[in-house]
Parts: sequence; structure tokens; C-alpha cells
Amino acid sequence: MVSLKDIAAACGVSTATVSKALNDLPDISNERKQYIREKAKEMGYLPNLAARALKTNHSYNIGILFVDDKNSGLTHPHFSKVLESLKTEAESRGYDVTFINHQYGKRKTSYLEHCRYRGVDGVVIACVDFNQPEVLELINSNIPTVTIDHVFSGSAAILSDNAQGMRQLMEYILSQGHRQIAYIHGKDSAVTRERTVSFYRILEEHGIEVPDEYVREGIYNDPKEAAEQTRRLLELKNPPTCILYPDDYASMGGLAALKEAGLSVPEDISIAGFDGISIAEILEPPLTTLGQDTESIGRMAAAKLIDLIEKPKTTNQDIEKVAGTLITGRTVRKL
Amino acid sequence: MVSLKDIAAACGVSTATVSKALNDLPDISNERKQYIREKAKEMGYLPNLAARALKTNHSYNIGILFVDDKNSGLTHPHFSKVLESLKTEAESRGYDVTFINHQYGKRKTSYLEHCRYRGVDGVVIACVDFNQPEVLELINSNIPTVTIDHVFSGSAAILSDNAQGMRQLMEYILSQGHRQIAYIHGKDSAVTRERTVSFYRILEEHGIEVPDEYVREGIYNDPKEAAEQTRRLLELKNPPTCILYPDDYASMGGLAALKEAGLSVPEDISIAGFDGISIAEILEPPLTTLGQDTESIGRMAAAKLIDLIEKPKTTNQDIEKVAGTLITGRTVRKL
DNA sequence: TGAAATTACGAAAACGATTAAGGGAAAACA
DNA sequence: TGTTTTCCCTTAATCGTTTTCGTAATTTCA
Repeated sequence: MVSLKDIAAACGVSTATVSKALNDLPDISNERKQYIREKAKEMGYLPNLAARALKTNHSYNIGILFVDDKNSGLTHPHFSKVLESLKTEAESRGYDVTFINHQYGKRKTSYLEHCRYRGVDGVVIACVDFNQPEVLELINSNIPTVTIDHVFSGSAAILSDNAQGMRQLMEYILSQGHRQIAYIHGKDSAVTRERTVSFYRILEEHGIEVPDEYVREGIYNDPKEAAEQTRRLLELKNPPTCILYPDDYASMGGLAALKEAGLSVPEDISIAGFDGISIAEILEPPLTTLGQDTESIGRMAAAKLIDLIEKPKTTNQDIEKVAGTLITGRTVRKL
Repeated sequence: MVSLKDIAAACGVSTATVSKALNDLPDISNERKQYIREKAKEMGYLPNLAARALKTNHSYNIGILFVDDKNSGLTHPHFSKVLESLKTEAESRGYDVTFINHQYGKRKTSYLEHCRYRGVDGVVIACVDFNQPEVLELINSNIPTVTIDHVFSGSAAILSDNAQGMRQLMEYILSQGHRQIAYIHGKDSAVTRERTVSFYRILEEHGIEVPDEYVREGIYNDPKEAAEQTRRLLELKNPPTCILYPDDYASMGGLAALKEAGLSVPEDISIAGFDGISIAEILEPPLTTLGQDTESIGRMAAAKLIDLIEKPKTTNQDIEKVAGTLITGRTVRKL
């Protein structure tokens, strides 16, 4: 591997000069700067990141902390898309992405330890239980953090506009004439609360009362549980004409349960998901859902974190909302 | 951050001694070794990876090169599961995982350059066009590599046993009485060839002739294309009783096309996928498919690569096959 | 008991970069 | 002409490890 020293030798200057030339510092005459840069390119020079990191405490590496209940990791139907876009943005700014966890080699480490050990410059936190002390420890550390879908003092945040999304979805369903709308929501979390509150508010605005049995707790991304809750809803004396699921993936479980019960969607009963994962659109009929702007969420999270890393002056407490888009699909029929 | 120097000071020894004690070198008396280790733990010492990497040229970082035609990245329905298991295994052995690509910051880099720059200790290569010169350059470099689903001289490989998988799937379909079996395969690749050859061979073994129109080229993980090819098959004078798709995800496109054409599965026509992605089992009816052992593939790839990194004596040319499992599902009916 | 071998440690160089401080030469100024 | 600035460049320290080599102290052996 060619190092600064080699270039210095080839150019007949000191390594300091080469370093400055390559980093575009003002301390070097223009012609020499050009010459050195050309020579470096010609020699195929690649800076040694380890050496640079050692000296500057800057690794060009950002961490992702992402641990959902179901341990889906990279296979999470919704977040894998966010991650993909996050990764793309990070890469385009010269950062690599490392997953943070607490199993490291033989020993358990805290998230913070893993971050320090790997020397990440910052961390994006998504989809974890934000009340875990371990997570708090990380957020309260001096490592810059950006959280997704959760606001935390001491951390910037990117939020999907769940309330507005729920509104778009509900307004559409209501416009199709539905009045008996059930909602199988996910486990309690900031996102869940936001959506649920929005759900109740919108119905109230329309003067519609919701029977308690219509609102049930399910589990995010758990089709079996969604199927189970769906069966419960079907047993009601007065079953809903439309069922909302916590997410698209769960809604597929609901769909299966309905089919098993001999009902067809949307002729006999309507359903809607949330997220807009890619499978939703290739179902027949395509799923009615609220498409989250995963591309923006991921990109903005990376961008914000890197801004925080590179210009720490930026306030640590800004929050950006990302709007979703209604995907009409065909699983909600006109009554 | 506490460094070797701090521990050395606290223990009244030199940094060399501390380093040796922590790395369990024989050059240190046992009692002192114990004492130093305790002190280090007590002080919350974490080694500085950058410094270590600089000195040892070992980053405890492995690269993943993974670029499919559809640029699905982390959202690839099948490989995301392989990656997840790969990542888990790597982490359990103290390695982090970095994605390799050729957009890095502003400039384009070759895969090899990215690897050298990030200083990865080895690379797992999957799902790329193995004929690209860039990929060859990487494989022929001195960086240890493991390829998935492709054999290359100069690289270890983990292979899914596609021929055997195809056999299991076909034998099942044949056992259900099907004789008119169409196959929409993916674009040409080692995997595609292996499956296609197996497909023809098995039919031949059973004395069944395949009309040319029954074997069509589709695209992996492309439901739209699968739908299109499905429609073509339905137009035939003598349409098949069962359609094989390149993968489960594509088969959902086929399923939608069939449904649109007013056919129900499996009553009117049977279908089968390949891979065994999680959605397959929550469809109603659940998809008949060949489940690939993604867990093993990912784990073995990571394990082999790390073995290669840590004990370079291991031959560079060993190949392991991973068997799949038939997932019966209910989309192939008995004729 | 004296020589050889072993053990346990430390001093110091190195890895490849960044960067503060210093200095020589040219340019600017009086 | 002498002094001050300015411009470029070098020297050298430093980041936190690992590792070679030297050596003092101890043990082993003849």
C-alpha cells in the first residue's frame, strides 16, 4: 500500500506537505499542490483510515441501532427500506454504516461500549424500546444521535407524520362510506399512540362512535397475531366493514384469516395496512395503505446525523417530519 | 477514554506489559496478568480499534459485496435473511460488517479500492454479476473472499444445492400428478443454469417432454415480469397445470396475474416458488416452495471467511453445499 | 558453585496519518 | 538598506497499540 511517505519521496517533499496538499489546506503553493495530487492519484494512493482515525478521532463510520421485538433485523419489511436509503446517503457522503448490538465476540457489551469500541462518529437509533436504560445511556452520551420515530431531548429526530398519515387513510376510508371501522394497532409506543389518538380523533370529528371491541392490540409485523385478532373481530355480533392493521405485513395475516373464513376482500370486507411495503402493491387486489416515505426518512436521518457530526454547532434538538402518501389500492370498497 | 497508558500507570507497569497481559501472551507472570486484567476491566478499558488496526493491519471488519440487478440492497426478499444470519455470526466472532460499493463520497471507487480503504479483513460476495472485471479484480486480490452461490477459483464458496432443491420440488409436483409443468426461470447465471438443467433432467427421467413454450425467461424478484410471463403461458393452446417461478416474490406476481385471469390457485392451476421467504407461509393458501436454508448459508459464509482470515493456512478453495427443505404449502394440488 | 537456560519485564520503534511550531527566503514596507 | 510580513515548507510530536529486542533476576543443571 502506498502511503504518504511514498508520495513524499516521489515528490521530493515532506509527508506534512503531502498531507496538506491532499487535504487542500491553504499552506501549500498551488502548483505544488496540483503536482502532489496528480502524483498521488497516479500512484493509487488511498489514505489509511485507521491511521487517520487514530489521529483525528473521526472514523467515517456511523452506527445503526435497530432492534425490534421480533428481532427481524435486516429482514424488517418496512425498516429495511429505510436502512437502504440511509446507507445510500451515508455512502454518498463518504461514511460507512455499522450495526450496533450488544453481542460482541464472546462478551456482552452495552450499545454505548460497542459504539465507542468501533469508534462510530454518530448513531441512528430506530425501532428500539426507547425506555431501555442502555438506549438512554447512548443518547445521553457525547456521541451524536438521530432517532427515528421517537423524540428525545438530547437527540435530533426524524419523524414519520403518523397522525397526518392516519388522517389521510381514515378520510379515504370514510369517504368510501365506511362507518364501522376496526383498528388492530401495534404494541404501545410513541408511534402507536400517535396513530391511535389520531384514529379516535378523526372518528370523533365525524361523529362516529367506536365500540371498544373494535380497537384491539396486535403486534407489529406479526401476521399470525393479526390473523388471530381478525378472527376475534369476525366473531362480533356487529362486525366491522373495514379493518385497519398495524402495518402491511400484519395485514397479510389478516387477509389470510379473512380468506379462510370464506370472505373476500374487498367484496365482503375491506382492509387497509400501513407502510406501503413493496408487496402491498403486487397483491391482487393491491392493498390500500399509507405509504411511508422510507426514502426520505432514511436519507434525512443520515444527512442530519452527518451534519451533526461535521458541524457540531447545529443544534442538537431539531425535529423533522416526513409526510406519507395515500396508496389507494383496491382493498377498501365503496359501500 | 482510558488507554493502555492509564492502566500501565495505575498498575505501575509498562504499556508493553499491559498489552501482553490483555492479549494473553505467555510473556507475563500469572498473578500480574490477573491483576492487570482486573484493573483494566475495573477502569472500563476498551481497546482502540483504530490504533490496533494501524499496527496489526487487522480491522475486525468484513465487507459484503451484494449488488443485484434490481438494486434491492437490504430489501432483497431472500438475501436479507442470508445477510442477517451472516451478520449475527460475524458479530458473535467479534467482527462488524460493512457494505462494499463503488460510490464513495464524491468519487467512484472500485470495489477493491473500497475494501482497501475501509481496511476490511475479507469479503463475502453474493448476488453480483460475477463476470464484471471489478468483481474479478477483487477475487484475484490478496483479500480473502467467500462467494455465495458461485464457484470461483481463488475463492471459497458456499452454495445452495439448487439441483437437489429443484429435484425435491419437482418430485413433489410430479407426485401430485402434474405432467404439464412450466418453468419461468431467472436471468442466466450459475444458479439459473443449475436449476434449469435439473428441471430438464428430472422431466427426462420421468419420460416427460417439455414444450419449448413452457420454459420462459423471467427476472428474479420481479413480480411484474412474472405476471407478464404468466399471461403468456395462459394464452397457450395447451397451458400448463403447474407453473414454477424463479422465486417466491416473483411468484406473487404470477399469483396476481392468475387471480386477475379469474383462476384460483390451486383449484384451477398450481404454482410453486423458490426460496421460502417469510411471506410465502402467510399467504392463503400458503405457497409451495423450496425453502433455502438462509440461516446456514449466512452463518457458514461468515464462519468460512473468518476462518480464512484468522488461519490463512486453510486452503482457499473449499466449497460447501447447503441443502434446502421442501415446503409443501397448498398451492400445488393433487390432480 | 559456576555456567547456562529460563522467566518476566521494560525500552523503544513502528504503523500512517495530522498538525503545531519553527524557520528560511522572498516580498513588502519604511 | 534594514526591518517586518508573508508565503511555503520541514521538523517533530502525537494518536494508542503491538512487538522486537535487551536485560536483570531467577532457576536449572553439571
